[in-house]
Amino acid sequence: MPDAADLAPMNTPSRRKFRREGEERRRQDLIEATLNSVAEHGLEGATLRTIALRAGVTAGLIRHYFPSKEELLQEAYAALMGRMTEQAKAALVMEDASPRKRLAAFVTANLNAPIIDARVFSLWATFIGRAGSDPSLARAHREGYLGFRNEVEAVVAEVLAAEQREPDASQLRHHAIAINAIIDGLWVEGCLAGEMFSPGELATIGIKSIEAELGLAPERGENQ
Amino acid sequence: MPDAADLAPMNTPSRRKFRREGEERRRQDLIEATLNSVAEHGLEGATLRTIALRAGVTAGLIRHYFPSKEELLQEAYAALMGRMTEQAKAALVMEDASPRKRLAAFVTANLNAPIIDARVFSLWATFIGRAGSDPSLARAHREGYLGFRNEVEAVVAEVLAAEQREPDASQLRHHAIAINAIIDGLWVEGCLAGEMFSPGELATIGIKSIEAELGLAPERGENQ
DNA sequence: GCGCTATTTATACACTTGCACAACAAGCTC
DNA sequence: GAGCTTGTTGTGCAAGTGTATAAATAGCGC
Repeated sequence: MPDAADLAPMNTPSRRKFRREGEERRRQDLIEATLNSVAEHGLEGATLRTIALRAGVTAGLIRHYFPSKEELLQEAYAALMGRMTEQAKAALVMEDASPRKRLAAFVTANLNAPIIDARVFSLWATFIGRAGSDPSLARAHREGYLGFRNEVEAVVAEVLAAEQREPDASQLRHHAIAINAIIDGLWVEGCLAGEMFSPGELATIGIKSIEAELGLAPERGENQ
Repeated sequence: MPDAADLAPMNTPSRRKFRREGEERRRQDLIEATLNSVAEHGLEGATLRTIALRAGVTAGLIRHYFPSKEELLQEAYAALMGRMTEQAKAALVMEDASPRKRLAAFVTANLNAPIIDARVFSLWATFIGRAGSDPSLARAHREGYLGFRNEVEAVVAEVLAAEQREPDASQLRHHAIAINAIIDGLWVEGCLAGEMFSPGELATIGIKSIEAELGLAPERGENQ
């Protein structure tokens, strides 16, 4: 449908006003608009025009910052993964706490907002669904996954060391895989049906389950 | 590009030969072609023409069986979910075995082919990614998930009863949630990076982890 | 204020998409 | 084999797609 300019046959140049933003800002905005579009309507609904509309610009501008739509999508996915892993690891930097407390904090952080989030899950699922046919996506995922699992393995080693236990490499790996699965599985459940769980319930379940996996005696008295 | 008919200016009627298949067969073929298309190129790549080509028919025929593309996709998703839950539950019907063996068989079945499968995972992720914005998809998922979890909870109750333990409803629910997460998490890991694990390794990890979760003493002598 | 440049808009284009519909023929009944 | 039903094809169409490119203008250095 033509816009109102057609109805004013006068001398309307009527070109859209615009502002020049910084390059980094524009790229960021476009990536954010892309992620929002994908989260809401899937990859199919993320058209250049939709994305541009969300970012408050016209479609043509996208090509000025990204050589093709494919590049924009890849950068958006990279940004998403970066944010996810960054948040996930952030809970591990409590230098002073005991290994066990750090592990618990890690689990708690990963099983509450903002990591438990329907929008982020939708994005993850949408992109990861193409990992089977897109090798670059598959590699990006595997790197992120291994990095995550290595973090887990490191903390687990610390926790067990503090308990005077000396697992071999194979046992350590198995623990890390299992704990990673527990966190991932609870994350999926929480994202897909968050209202089925009371606040903090998933974290409680996760911590207990992981303690059982590691053969740790339950902590007493701490919090309820 | 026009087809070869243009190059033969004779009397070529040259209409494509076809066979009339049964209705159920055609619907099944179209659904299968849809799932294959989605698995390979995502929802965006699943166009009517692509699907028809895969099914060996022309695009127009699809409308004869499905009122719209949306309906076809919904039926395809329903078929996928049905197959998945059916396979997952199939391992539970060993009437005679002990509860613990049934649980182990259930876990083993869910962490090996054909349930661990990159194509199925790709499909699951692609569809579930839209659960956030499509309420009918979300409901379909939740029903499947709860059904699965209830199955788990029932077996867990049997296992614990056989050990003379009497968990209350809350403990039972927590166990079911955790075990479900373990299976789901390992399933995701296996589908996305199956070659990182030796055959049967995921099942071994899952069984051990679940036994730890339930506080069961490890079985001895059975298999390694 | 005055250019200049690069950001931004707007338009064009070739192509694809889902859907509609008319023409056709496969396979049944007689 | 004739006739009919309907499954199937082929074509058309309006809307939307990504990309290319020309035209405009915002905001900088001067």
